[in-house]
Amino acid sequence: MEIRELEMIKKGPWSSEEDEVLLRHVSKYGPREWSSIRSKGLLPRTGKSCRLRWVNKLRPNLKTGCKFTAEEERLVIELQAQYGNKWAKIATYLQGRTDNDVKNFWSSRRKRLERMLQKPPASKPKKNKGKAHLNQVQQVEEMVPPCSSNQVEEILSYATSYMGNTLVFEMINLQDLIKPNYQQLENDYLSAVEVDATPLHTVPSFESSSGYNFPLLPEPEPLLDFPLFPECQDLVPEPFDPNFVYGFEEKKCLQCACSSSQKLGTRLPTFGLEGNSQSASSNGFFKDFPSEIFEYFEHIPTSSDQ
DNA sequence: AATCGCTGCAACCGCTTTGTT
DNA sequence: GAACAAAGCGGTTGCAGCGAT
Repeated sequence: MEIRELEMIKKGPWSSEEDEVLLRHVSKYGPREWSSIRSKGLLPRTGKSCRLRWVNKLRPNLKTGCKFTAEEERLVIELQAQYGNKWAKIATYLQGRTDNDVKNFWSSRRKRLERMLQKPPASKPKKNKGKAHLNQVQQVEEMVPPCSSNQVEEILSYATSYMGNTLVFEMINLQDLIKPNYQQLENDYLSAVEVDATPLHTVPSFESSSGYNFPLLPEPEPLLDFPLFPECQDLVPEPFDPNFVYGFEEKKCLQCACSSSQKLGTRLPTFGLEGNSQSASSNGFFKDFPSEIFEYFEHIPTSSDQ
């Protein structure tokens, strides 16, 4: 008998007829009693499967089939930094998005980063041999030394704690756009926050287990000291543009008169100099990262290059 | 035209939490 | 308070679509 019941359970894609049955059940009883759908013989699906279908596809006001906006992306990044992989919680901040949506978005970004940091296997034939027009990412892949998965994990963890998820993922997005001029960006940032120039070489460093030499940094400032309210989503910095650093400037919240920097920590590095106005190192904002990350982008000329 | 690799997405699985008896 | 069922959650997998080769 139990075997027969198991055999009757259907898996796989849902048909429109099944969706109709499920919708009828929900309109009659509400989004609950999922198990009764099978026990009543309405559908050969588990209650679990029914609930998932409803939550992810049939629920009203879902944003199905439309990509995450820049604001949504930034919000996910900030909230993930605060809550970790609590996708259901994060999804509550994004109208029309499910935990599955958020989870899929995050894992795709993560994969993209891993791909950027890992060289293709040696056995893989060179696709672009003899082609003069390698795109920028392919050119970079040629230059970047191979990383182990541990190293990828380490770099990702380090980079996000160093400068925040927002900036790391912003940079990942850049590979699809134009190479930014980081010297210009850095100058823009410095002028925006009136930073004192303190040589980064004064920052102590450590060698990681996988051989990277990371600057030793203070504990990152906490993100989001209190819950971010959906009505404050407009405070999220603008989508990337060459002057993106201005996205970190303070904005006033119309709802509660607090500032955006209070609501959304940007975790720009301060090198432990936060007590000294808004100091950060002009020389070191980018250059002391593991070079594997930054070789995807335009090299920043330094005084030693000249 | 065929193949390959990447991407996004839907759905499943196993574990945990919550509610009920 | 224990036992059980239902619901919820996060990780993972499989697949279709698409662009590049």
